Amino acid sequence: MLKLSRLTDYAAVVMAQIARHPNKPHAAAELAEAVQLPHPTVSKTLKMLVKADLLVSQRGAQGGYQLARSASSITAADIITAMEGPVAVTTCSQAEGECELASTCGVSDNWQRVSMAIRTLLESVTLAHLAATTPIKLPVQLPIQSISVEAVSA
Amino acid sequence: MLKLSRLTDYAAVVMAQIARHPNKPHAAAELAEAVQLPHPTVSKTLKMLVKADLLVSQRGAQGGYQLARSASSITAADIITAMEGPVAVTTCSQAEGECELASTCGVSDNWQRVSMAIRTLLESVTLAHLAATTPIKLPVQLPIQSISVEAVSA
DNA sequence: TAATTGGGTACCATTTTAGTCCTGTATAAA
DNA sequence: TTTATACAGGACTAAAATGGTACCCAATTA
Repeated sequence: MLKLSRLTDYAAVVMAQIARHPNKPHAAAELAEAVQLPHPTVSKTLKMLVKADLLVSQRGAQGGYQLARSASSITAADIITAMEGPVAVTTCSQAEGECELASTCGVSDNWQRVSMAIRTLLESVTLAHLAATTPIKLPVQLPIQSISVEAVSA
Repeated sequence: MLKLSRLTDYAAVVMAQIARHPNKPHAAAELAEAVQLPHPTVSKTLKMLVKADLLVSQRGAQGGYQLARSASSITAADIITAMEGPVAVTTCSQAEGECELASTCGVSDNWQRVSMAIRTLLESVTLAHLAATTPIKLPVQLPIQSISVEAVSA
């Protein structure tokens, strides 16, 4: 599935909600109501987003959460990283040299490249895109430049 | 992390190993030895790949597993789908209309587009690419076409 | 017919994830 | 200054997914 965790999903929804009404702090309770999710869970999500510097918080009455910067400078990759850590398809594409099977593996280099391409893609999608009702237009993939595969199929 | 499951990772490694020595059946035990993973686990992985029609198997003495088709016509997306089901970033981007929060969500459409873009990317990476020692060259991402985000930041 | 090799299933241990709760602290308004 | 509001941090529990193993059956070939 290559799926995002549920909390990451919530984070995106909540961030989008805030992005649609900037310049005003949003209390956790208000956001929970708006997106129809349990308050404690939304609260936990918000705390993680603050820790990752995607939101800023204001305590006390009339306090709440606001975007730390503009919606167009926050990316999907930022949100995913905040909730789940660095975007990496395989464990070995996250931390180099920590896989003792590297010698017999033979695919790690290429998985790293795939990871990087996905990361680039996710960095090109901003919160502004996600929050917009207008569908985003993602780039059509260019075909992979052909490489020598003769050594493989021979 | 957006990580693949460990079994998917194994599947890629095993598939690559077979791809490097086609035209000859590979017994599970032999593959397990080659990639340095426990036999039962490799065996389980192989069975799943057969079920997904990526490998064909031959029982009996001198039997084993071979690619069901050429390495260049098997994609990373195929392998991931075989092990984890359809590539989808969110649950709602997999099956339409099964999320009761859709009305308050507001980002599902755009996640679906992101999912699709990742799927396209993974479909452009073949087993031949993964198995090759030559690094694959993934396309440079084109910048996203600008869309109206005024409605968001206003 | 015996040895080899995959097929299917069920099971268990572990890890990860999700969700909740509690106590503390900062802020603003009355 | 007091009080209500709202975030901060961490501990804890329940549930689910994952990974790994074992067992017995079926097919094939020498």
